[in-house]
Amino acid sequence: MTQPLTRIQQKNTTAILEAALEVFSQHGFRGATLDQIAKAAGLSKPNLLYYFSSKEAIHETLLNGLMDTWLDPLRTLNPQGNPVDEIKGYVQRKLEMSRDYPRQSRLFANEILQGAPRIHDGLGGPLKTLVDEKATVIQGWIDAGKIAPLDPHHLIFSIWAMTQHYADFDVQVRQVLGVSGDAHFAQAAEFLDAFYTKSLTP
Amino acid sequence: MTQPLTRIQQKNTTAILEAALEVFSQHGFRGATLDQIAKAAGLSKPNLLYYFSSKEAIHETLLNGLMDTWLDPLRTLNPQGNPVDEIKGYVQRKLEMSRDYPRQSRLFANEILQGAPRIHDGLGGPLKTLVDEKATVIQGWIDAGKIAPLDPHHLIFSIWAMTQHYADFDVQVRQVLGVSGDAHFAQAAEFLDAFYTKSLTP
Amino acid sequence: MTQPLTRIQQKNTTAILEAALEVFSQHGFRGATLDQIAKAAGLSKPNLLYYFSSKEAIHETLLNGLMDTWLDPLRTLNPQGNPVDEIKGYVQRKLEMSRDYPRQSRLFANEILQGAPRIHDGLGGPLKTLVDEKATVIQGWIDAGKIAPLDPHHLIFSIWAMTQHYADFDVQVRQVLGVSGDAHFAQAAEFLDAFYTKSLTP
Amino acid sequence: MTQPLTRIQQKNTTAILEAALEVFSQHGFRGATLDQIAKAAGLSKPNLLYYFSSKEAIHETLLNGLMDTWLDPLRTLNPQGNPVDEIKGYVQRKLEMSRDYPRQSRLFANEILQGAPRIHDGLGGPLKTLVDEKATVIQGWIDAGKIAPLDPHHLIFSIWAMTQHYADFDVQVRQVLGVSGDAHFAQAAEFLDAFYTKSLTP
DNA sequence: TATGAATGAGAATTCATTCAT
DNA sequence: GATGAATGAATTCTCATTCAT
Repeated sequence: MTQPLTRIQQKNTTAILEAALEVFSQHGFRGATLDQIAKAAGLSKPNLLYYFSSKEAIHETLLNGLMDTWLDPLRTLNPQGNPVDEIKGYVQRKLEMSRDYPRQSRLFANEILQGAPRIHDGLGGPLKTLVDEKATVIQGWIDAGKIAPLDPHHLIFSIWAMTQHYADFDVQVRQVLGVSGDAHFAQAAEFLDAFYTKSLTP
Repeated sequence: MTQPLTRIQQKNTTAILEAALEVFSQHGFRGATLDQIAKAAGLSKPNLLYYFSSKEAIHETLLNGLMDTWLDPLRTLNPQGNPVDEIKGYVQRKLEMSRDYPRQSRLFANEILQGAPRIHDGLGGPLKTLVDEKATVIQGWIDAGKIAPLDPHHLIFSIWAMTQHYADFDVQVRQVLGVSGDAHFAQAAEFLDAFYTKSLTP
Repeated sequence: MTQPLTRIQQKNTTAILEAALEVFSQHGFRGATLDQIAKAAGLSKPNLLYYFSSKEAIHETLLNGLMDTWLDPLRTLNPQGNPVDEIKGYVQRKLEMSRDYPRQSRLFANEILQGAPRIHDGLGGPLKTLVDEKATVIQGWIDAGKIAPLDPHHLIFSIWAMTQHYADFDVQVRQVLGVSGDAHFAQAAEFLDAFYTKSLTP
Repeated sequence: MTQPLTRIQQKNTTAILEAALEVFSQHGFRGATLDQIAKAAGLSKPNLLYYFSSKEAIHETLLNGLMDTWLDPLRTLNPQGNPVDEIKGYVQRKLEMSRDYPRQSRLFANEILQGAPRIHDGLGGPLKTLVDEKATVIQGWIDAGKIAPLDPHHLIFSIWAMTQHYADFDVQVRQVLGVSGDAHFAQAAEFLDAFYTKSLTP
């Protein structure tokens, strides 16, 4: 029986996950140390391990919690909606996530980059299932002549790639554009809107 | 005065860099160990450090050597060529690099993801210069009505994002598509061609 | 002034000692952890330390309580009884203890093996006194020609060694005999009876 | 291909095993620390791990090396020899081992006491085989009326128990006898000789 | 009494790097 | 050039014990 978390447990667990997100997303799993996380969470190292049994466990908790949230925007793609608008809406939601939750994006990217040793199965299972389902929807739209004929799977990849790029390659984007705030996200939004409008309209 | 490298030096240096590319690209800088690299290179650890003064030095050499090669495709974008074809050609060349040199792509992605601590300046300098220059070319094409009006910088980002995605997120792509060879790269090529044809044609 | 123990104190103290016996006898002092003991006793770790001030204290209590019980069979050696029967009776009682209280035997063996750091003095004091006393009795029997002339001290050692062997080396005995229950104790009893009958009878 | 050990390797490996024997036999596996072993071997802790991959590996090497030596005396039991002399010879050889190699005896005892987690299989295999073989020999002697009828397996156990007792329970023996040198081993030898002479002679 | 929370002092192991030959 | 040997500085994790309630 899982006990309900006490106030303190709640607070510390949250602090640890927040700290871990910060550290793991920046240094990767191996690059992160419990010292860094403990410091960022304002706890002692052993106290950290009182809440999570190992470094690995923290990472895993983070990744598990992430997967769902990460796929939410795709889930909301509505088969009954206006096809072009639906897709463009998805693009914008994903872009907002890159702007608002860049660390989550990088945590995920780090994991995939290293071969997804810890979530490999999840990719082939739940993720594939969801993507296949939505790809079928898109294919339906194509067959109905409502959007241009583009491979649905690769279309989805393109959305992931382009939106997550603004989180994962943030430093590069900023250096090349020579900007520092979040203003360029508006440009990106405009660009992507125009881009997908043009390429999807039959 | 730098001595010319002997045959054996040449051979070992190459072996080390090849091994380091393999290891760094898979595990990241911190995740990689000299032991792994030495083993992959067929050398002893001390011998490795005879050729490169430190782990850091190997990594740096790798990144430096990479930057140039990595930008070559963009450099060949020809202001005098047919705009749509030039851009589509660039896309294909980049995609081929993702297929043929995925480890280089991942090495680079790892570095950027972690905030580019080792090549930060390079991004704002040579890279920005080149991108700005090519963005101007593209803007010229837009102003001349030869391609659709899309923000040139973000257009370039889109190309990087979409093509490198096939290298950096390789595991995910394969799991979602349920494939194992390189066949999906042909699909990607076709998708990207259609995608950019549609969005760029005025 | 020591308060009489309440019902609950009595119960918990007993549970702790029982749990500690289980754990210490199997893993030794260093190998045992308070976590294991607490879990086995069904108490929380701090609560454990409410009853015993330290890990050491539990161990000590256990050893002290053991010493007395352990020597009881020897104490009952009756100078007025039939010599051979007395000794054989002692052997059987010790063997029964090995069968019925193997954990106690192992706890003791662990302690002695490691140099008896915690009961060293007890060995030279009360134990030596008792053994010397009984050795005198045996020597009396020998001098009276009632049993064969065998060094009394070593005779006692032999009894300890042979009977405790069935508890302390239990795993080995079982593996060699290829048995699992307690049936071999009957064989051992028979063997020892024959063995001592033969060697003691003048 | 196993390389032949260099002089230094030979020296350090030996020093480590000697140190480990000292420490493990006194404190048991869990109670021993690499620090203690390293100090006793005159090496740094990491250097220790340069020769053996883990604490466990040192322990295992020690136990494996021990098993053979430990059973040698039993192997030399000669079916063609004089039965009583053969057994008494075996007893004396075992007793000498307890005197000369008490640490090995205690290392072994520690392992068995804790359930033989690391050599469990060895007990049921090679050991059982050898014991069964020798038990058959002894049974043959009994059937031929050359020695008294005593269960051969338990007879062997008795020899192990009694001789090893002088190594494993050394502290206790010394405290009870009030001795410090090795003089009491002569008494033990005499006692055991008389003891087995009496009990074995038909 | 009882327990959730916290921690300092280890303990094993890893790893980049240096040393000696 | 090459490598066996060695190590200091981490790094993860354990554990007896204490604190606060």
